[in-house]
Amino acid sequence: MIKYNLSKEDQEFVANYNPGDYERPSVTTDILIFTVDIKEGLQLLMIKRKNPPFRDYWAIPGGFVDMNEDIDEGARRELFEETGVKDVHLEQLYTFGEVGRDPRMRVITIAYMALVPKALLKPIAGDDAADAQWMNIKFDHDGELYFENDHKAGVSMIAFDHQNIIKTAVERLRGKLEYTTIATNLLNNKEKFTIYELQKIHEGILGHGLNAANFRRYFLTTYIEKYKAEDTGVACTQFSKRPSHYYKLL
Amino acid sequence: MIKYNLSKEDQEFVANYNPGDYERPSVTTDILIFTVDIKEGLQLLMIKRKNPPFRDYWAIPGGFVDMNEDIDEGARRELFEETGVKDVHLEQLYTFGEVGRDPRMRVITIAYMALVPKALLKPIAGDDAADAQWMNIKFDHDGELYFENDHKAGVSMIAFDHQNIIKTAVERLRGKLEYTTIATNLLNNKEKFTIYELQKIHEGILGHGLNAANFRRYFLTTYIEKYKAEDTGVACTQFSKRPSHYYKLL
DNA sequence: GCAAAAGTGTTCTAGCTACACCCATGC
DNA sequence: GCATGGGTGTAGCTAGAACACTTTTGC
Repeated sequence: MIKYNLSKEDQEFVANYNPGDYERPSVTTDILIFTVDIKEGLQLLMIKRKNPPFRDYWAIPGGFVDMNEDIDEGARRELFEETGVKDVHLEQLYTFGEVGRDPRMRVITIAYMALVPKALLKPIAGDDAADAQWMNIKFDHDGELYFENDHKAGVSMIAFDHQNIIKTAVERLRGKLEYTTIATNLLNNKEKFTIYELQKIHEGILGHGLNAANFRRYFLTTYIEKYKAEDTGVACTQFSKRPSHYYKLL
Repeated sequence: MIKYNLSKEDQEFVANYNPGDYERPSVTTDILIFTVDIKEGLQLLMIKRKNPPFRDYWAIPGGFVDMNEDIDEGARRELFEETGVKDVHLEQLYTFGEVGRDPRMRVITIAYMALVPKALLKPIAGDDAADAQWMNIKFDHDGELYFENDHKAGVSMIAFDHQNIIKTAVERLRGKLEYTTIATNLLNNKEKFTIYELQKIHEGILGHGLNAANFRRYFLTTYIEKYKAEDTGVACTQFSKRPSHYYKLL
């Protein structure tokens, strides 16, 4: 919410302002809720549509912008409604506003991207009746992405232009891996994590494996020196037989 | 414009769809029209508001989204109306949708960024009565940006939240300099330009000078090897006494 | 012993930075 | 001669990729 110190003239003008009744587009915020499962890789929360259009297709959750809330707030509310989590990384992705992208009416969609640590999420009931599912995002040999859900192998049908939105999001995510510490937002515990876990998050987002020796050095320079991560000295045997160290972010 | 191959069910559903009459926000596209003047550096086209609110403040040009045009199209139309140019670089920047950012009513603004070569632009009449002006974007010693127009020194007053939008745009522009060839969109002639010109464009965007020897090598590797620029062999004496070479992009 | 992650060392390359220096030209 | 941009050479630093190797543990 923005408040200006308006001049007298402006205050008066605004008080008497008549917005007119021209036609306006509908505006929605859609949230791409990503997580990385250490085994499964990158996952996206999608919803199976129960009504036309695109009945039984998978779609990104979203909802209309409320007139009295900031779009960022709306996105956060949407995220909370879907997952019950609040304090996670959320950023605006891109705005999609082509005519005809919703066959019902003119809709402009402001897409947001949320990064939710796997452990914060309550599992979704595994039956086909559930409308919300974690979709595995996979990449073929050309780097093209496709979708799998746990129950049916093969490509799932994506509603509207959401395939395109997802591609945009994955590209952004991969891009930001290189020059930010965005991946840390997917750590289950920022106060207690191993290099191995962070590597798996990177690998999940990139869609391919990384050299452990080099990733280790990358972590030590980039995170420790630049972003002040710290070795806690505490041993971890969760992922290997030989104990490793837990690190924490400051 | 997107067209789907809808199922029979969907076609029928859409034909009978009633959108309801809930309240919708106004949506505008604003265009940040950047150019780089080889002498002045980075410039932005701004408009002096003639009416309240923020009368006499400077604002980014923009307009309402037409119900029958894509938002990208709308932005391009807006750009054409302001400058008369069409085939220039235009990309979506970010969407601003805080409550209260326009004191009159709820407005969601999709900001676009256009890069227009200086030579394509017809000069704006230099008198104070003109409502459109090229604002010089300058940077103080802390890297903070401020605005100058040709006539009045010092900081100009910026309407709405447009100061914030401009900052976002300049950051994006600088970021993209590093990993794209976005700067070439500001060349007056992509078929005939010198390294010096391109350097001046980079410097204008960055707000500081660059080492000519290093920029030269950067150009030769990045542009020639990766993006297939080519030495035309033609001599240029526009910028220096000693002739340099014109290059062209392929 | 085997497997698998943890961790160290080395080498090669590519890119950027700083800086020194010469060249060609107009004035 | 001098100023200015054009252009070359070089040395140092850093990050990344590839790869070989040892270590520590559970099984």
